[in-house]
Amino acid sequence: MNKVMFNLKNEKIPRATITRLALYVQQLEALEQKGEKVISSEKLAQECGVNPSQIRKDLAYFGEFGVRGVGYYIYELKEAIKKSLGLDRVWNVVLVGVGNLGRALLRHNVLRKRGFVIVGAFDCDPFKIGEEVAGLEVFCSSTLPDKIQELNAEIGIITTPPERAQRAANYLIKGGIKGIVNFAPTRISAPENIVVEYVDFINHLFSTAFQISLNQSKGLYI
Amino acid sequence: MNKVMFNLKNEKIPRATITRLALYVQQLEALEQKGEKVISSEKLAQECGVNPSQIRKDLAYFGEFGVRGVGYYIYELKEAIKKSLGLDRVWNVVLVGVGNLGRALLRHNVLRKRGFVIVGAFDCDPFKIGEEVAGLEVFCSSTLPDKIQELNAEIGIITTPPERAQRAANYLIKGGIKGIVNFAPTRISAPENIVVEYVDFINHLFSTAFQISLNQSKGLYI
DNA sequence: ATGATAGTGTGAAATTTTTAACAAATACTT
DNA sequence: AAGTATTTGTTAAAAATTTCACACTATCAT
Ligand SMILES: NC(=O)c1ccc[n+]([C@@H]2O[C@H](COP(=O)([O-])OP(=O)(O)OC[C@H]3O[C@@H](n4cnc5c(N)ncnc54)[C@H](O)[C@@H]3O)[C@@H](O)[C@H]2O)c1
Ligand SMILES: NC(=O)c1ccc[n+]([C@@H]2O[C@H](COP(=O)([O-])OP(=O)(O)OC[C@H]3O[C@@H](n4cnc5c(N)ncnc54)[C@H](O)[C@@H]3O)[C@@H](O)[C@H]2O)c1
Repeated sequence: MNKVMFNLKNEKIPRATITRLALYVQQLEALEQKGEKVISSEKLAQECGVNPSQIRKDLAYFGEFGVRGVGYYIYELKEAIKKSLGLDRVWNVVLVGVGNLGRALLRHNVLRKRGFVIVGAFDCDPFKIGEEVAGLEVFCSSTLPDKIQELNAEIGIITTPPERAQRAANYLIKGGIKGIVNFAPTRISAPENIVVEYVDFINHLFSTAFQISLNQSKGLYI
Repeated sequence: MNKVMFNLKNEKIPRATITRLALYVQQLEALEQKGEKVISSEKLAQECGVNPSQIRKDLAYFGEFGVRGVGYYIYELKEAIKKSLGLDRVWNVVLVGVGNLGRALLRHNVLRKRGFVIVGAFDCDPFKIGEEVAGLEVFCSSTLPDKIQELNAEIGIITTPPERAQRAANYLIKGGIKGIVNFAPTRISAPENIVVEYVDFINHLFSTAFQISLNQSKGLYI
């Protein structure tokens, strides 16, 4: 289910580590904004709700970023993590499916702040083609293969209905995309060398409902 | 980081199992729509991109739903999973923060199809209060405590900016909410007996970028 | 300097999660 | 009715991940 990832020493890196690194970056940024300069794994762990050793272990995959007896310099750690993940540059992204979710993402400037710039928006609905959303003209999705090259995009986000996700993926693949983030609740097939990630929030609602049911059966709410 | 969950036999249930169960439900529904009646763990595993034993193990936490030598009856398995997770009923949900993402979720009827009905939308922006989105009037978020009771809501979705997430959470908690799904990229504090789930897609983009970088360093795209 | 305190990096231990293997149960065939 | 095919549920083994524990380094106070 999960892709296997390696660092430069060719150690396998748990998928969970990547997820946590993203969390650390966010927390580090928040700390930076508060004017903090240094933080210990203990404190950062508290902020993130994880175990301190976990943080040190996660970081150890990529190098030594801390100072013993002191902690981590916040700015430097944040940059080090980003560099380790290949986020020390801009990634051009195209988005396919300018519906409710697609629009939300297009207007979401946190992506840009993180180095992901949406450079093209595509849809197949003639009513949507030509429209302008968040400063981008919506193009016909059949032009994707050419546009991907032209825009120099490496990542494609799919926000079409599930039954159209494979078609959208095919266009992206044809255009030479390197990675796909699929928000439609369906699996897609792609050549081995193309990275495919699935985003699905429904499981968080499932999980919440389940845990509430458990709490309820324990009489936690009476 | 992850909540510990138990089944009725008081076995600990991996968080990953819950995520996969959500995936199975989705695939089973897709199969049902194709008119299929029965499926083996082998086939379902293929569809979901997981190991067949994994599926059988995941299901074993909750009971015996298959028939040896035959497989699983699709409709029955789907219902059994949903029942196991407490999804055999409707969950009333309120949403706080009617911005880009909040609107997308309000208009997203897949939630309703899965038994999560958004019964109230709240914002603090006077320009948004009174507006109608997806058939719901937007209310002032300070009225949340009362409205939660009135609407009989058990789950709250937070889609405010991160710096407002705690405030939104406080309103929800005051109203006696049982679970919170937080889309804002920040941790929130809540009493022990309130379930809190964090949704964060940025990690999927991080992960995609990282994997592409790795592939690139392996010369996979030349 | 010296000692006390704080806090990283890491190998080993503990725990969790996944995968494999197979006995038990069903259906189908002759 | 016996034999063969399948395919589950479950136990055991393997693999992966998390946590612990502590040597080692830096800083600060005296
Ligand atoms: N809205 C949400 O909050 C939300 C949440 C989670 C997941 N999702 C998933 O995201 C996807 C989009 O959801 P939505 O609510 O935005 O749906 P939507 O119907 O509002 O938008 C889908 C868009 O995709 C376009 N489209 C369809 N086929 C296409 C194709 N082949 N090429 C290009 N564009 C195409 C449609 O014209 C439409 O504009 C769905 O798969 C949904 O399940 C949505
Ligand atoms: N837009 C996306 O695609 C996207 C994706 C991932 C995560 N997020 C996260 O989701 C959250 C919302 O994103 P958005 O793009 O919709 O932002 P947005 O600014 O469009 O919407 C935020 C809404 O919250 C309201 N709000 C602010 N404080 C509030 C309070 N105390 N009570 C009630 N309402 C309040 C605002 O009035 C506004 O309507 C952010 O935290 C963002 O990081 C958004």
